[in-house]
Amino acid sequence: MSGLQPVRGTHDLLPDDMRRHRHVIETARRAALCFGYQEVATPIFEFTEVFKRTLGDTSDVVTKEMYTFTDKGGETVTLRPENTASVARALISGGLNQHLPLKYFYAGPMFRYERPQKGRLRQFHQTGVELLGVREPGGDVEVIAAGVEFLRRLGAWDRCVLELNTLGDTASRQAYRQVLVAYLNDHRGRLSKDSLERLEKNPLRVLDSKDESDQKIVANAPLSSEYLTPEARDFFAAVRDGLETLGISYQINQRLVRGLDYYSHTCFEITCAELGAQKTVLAGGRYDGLVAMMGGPETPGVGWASGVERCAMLLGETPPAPRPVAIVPMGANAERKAAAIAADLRRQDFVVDLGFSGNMGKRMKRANKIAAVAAIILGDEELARGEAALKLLDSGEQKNVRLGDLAAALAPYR
RNA sequence: GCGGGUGUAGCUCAAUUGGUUAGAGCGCCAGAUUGUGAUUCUGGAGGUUGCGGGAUCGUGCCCCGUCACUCGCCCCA
Repeated sequence: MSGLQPVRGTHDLLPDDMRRHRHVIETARRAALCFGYQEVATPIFEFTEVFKRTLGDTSDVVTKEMYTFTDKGGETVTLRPENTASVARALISGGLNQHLPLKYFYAGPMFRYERPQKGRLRQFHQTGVELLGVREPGGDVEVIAAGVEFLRRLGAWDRCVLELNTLGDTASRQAYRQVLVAYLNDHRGRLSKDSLERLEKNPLRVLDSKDESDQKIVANAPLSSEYLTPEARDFFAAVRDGLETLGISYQINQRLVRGLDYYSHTCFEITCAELGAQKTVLAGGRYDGLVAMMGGPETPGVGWASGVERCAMLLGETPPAPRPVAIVPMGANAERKAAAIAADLRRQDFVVDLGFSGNMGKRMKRANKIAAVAAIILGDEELARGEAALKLLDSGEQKNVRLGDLAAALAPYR
């Protein structure tokens, strides 16, 4: 093994991996496009403030996971740990609130300084959608439906579970938070060390604890659903109703909370148990306060992000590479002719492999190795007749074809 | 950031409780085959046993450190 290794938590995507990766992104893009979402790309780094202000000063993402550095101009910038804050920033920078509602799709790398595990990398990739400027619960429903459609096309939806919860509006959230903190404080003595810390930073997170003792306490904790304002309750009912109309099945999980500060109302998470500890493949929610929090105009938003690497693990077969046509010339004369034939076929969008050296045997071996559908064999005898030998490599069948008819003869195998 | 497990050829794995020159399959290269791949046969290349230190007459195997991967925690996509 070589001493040269990639940076911890980063990976090379060699062709097989890359095709899986590409397939996931293309599937997400096409699904999102069907809902009218258009692709955008924001820079992979932003001024650190963009993430610091929006994610919450106590979130792990901000406190320990950001790749932050000072550039040569003395600016403090951060590699994006997620894309929603960037999109919100772009909306403000570009004055895009003139054009609401906006429906955006994105795909690209994200960076978090974490301890790597399966399905958790330091450079990973996400696809996602953001719907900006829509206050109605129908927006939440559409966004979730787009995520479900994506996973359905991927062939993964029937192995996934959609969990749904509401955090309520600000008033609901504050009321519940107060009650929960009071309850948890009464049981301080039996809370785990981690949860004592959560109690300070993000009390809702205690609901999510995997610690057994915590779970016993949480089991009797007051429920957030009992502290919703009538408006928040109606909103959530409308979202649920919308999903049911579409036949999208879900489970209510009252302990489902989001790590990032900007969420309100609907939050959801789609998991696939076969992935182990990092089983969330797609998650999101509503973030009505985000744009305003960043200093922009009050703009509601809802969206999700999905992990490309995690989705790629759910794929069965690796999507095949396109099968080329190999050209096998013999002799200098044929070689020149081969270049012209290759150029002509490529102009017609055939995938053509023309080797750089080797005798016929070598070139045929290479044709086989790259899984060519056919070999166009060019020898002086054939060329003298204005023909080539066309050999189909799956069947071994071989026939002579006039040079002008090659494209037509190959059309069925394109 | 915390705890457990694992590192032997490009890949998957062997290597008697510490004992000569670390093996196999697959893959790769070459030849059989100077106008035919895939199949078959023959041959070949490829290793600082992750790296560094220590104990031992002697280590792939024991001890310490380190790096990477992996499982879980934290957190998250």
